[in-house]
Amino acid sequence: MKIGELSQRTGIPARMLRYYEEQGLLASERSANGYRAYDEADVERATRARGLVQAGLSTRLAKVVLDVERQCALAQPTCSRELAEMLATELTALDDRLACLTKSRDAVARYLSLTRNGDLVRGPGAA
Amino acid sequence: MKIGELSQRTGIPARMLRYYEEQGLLASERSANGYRAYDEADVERATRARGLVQAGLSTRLAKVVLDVERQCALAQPTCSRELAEMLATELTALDDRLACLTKSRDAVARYLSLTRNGDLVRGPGAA
DNA sequence: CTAAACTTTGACATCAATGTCAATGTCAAG
DNA sequence: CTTGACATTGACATTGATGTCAAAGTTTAG
Repeated sequence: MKIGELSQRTGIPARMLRYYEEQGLLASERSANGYRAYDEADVERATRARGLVQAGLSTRLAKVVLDVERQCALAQPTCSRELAEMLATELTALDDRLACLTKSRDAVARYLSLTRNGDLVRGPGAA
Repeated sequence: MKIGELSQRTGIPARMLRYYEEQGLLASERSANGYRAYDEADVERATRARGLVQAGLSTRLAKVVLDVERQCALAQPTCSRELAEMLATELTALDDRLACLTKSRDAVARYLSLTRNGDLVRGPGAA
């Protein structure tokens, strides 16, 4: 599919898809005419890239994380101790973020319940 | 305590503490000399404000969330249906973020294990 | 008292993410 | 072939979070 369709299906502005590509978060083939060509899997890839950036990761870090995710699929991934230490640091940062967001998420859900608007809450997550 | 101490104890630049105050995320008393005066509880408040902002919430939204958290402590909080609907929307956005971050967190942890750097992983969260 | 360290406010700079526009090329429909 | 919708690149503007600096008052150590 072309960039316009991917944009519609993901809700991500085409401008951002190109930007993410420029930052190495998202790859794309090129058709003979120079148009970017995406496949089904790119819908999720783009969505994840966007999700990480919206979760406060810099595009630089998001790229590292996405690369790691891909590597996880490989049989025996390897990495330098240095990279491992960097990842370990980021891992605790991710845990901090998760703890913080979870707390707020629960507070918002509780608030909606307390204010008799619990019917608006239906997603996942603890009550 | 004064802003310098709060800054050191939270690791948040004084500049940001003032900024968060300006944006309504953090309140402060004023001593006779005009200096901001914080108490113990502000250490956590400031930390949470920063955490939310680093988790990708705008200061505008972070303020709303923090306000909601405080209201949760009240006996019978009330709110307009309109606000409730906005919060419900943000709630799903928070859940999306959580899902996205959790996925990456787990991928990074798994990667560290696979690369025989599992010893660097020690925080919370699923393996 | 004095100098160093801290605080206040306010202005200005920076950086990353994002929006917007322009000039140009491609493609599909009529 | 022509028109309209879509793509490409590149430039420029905006916005929010931060850094940095300056001028001026305050506090504290010596």
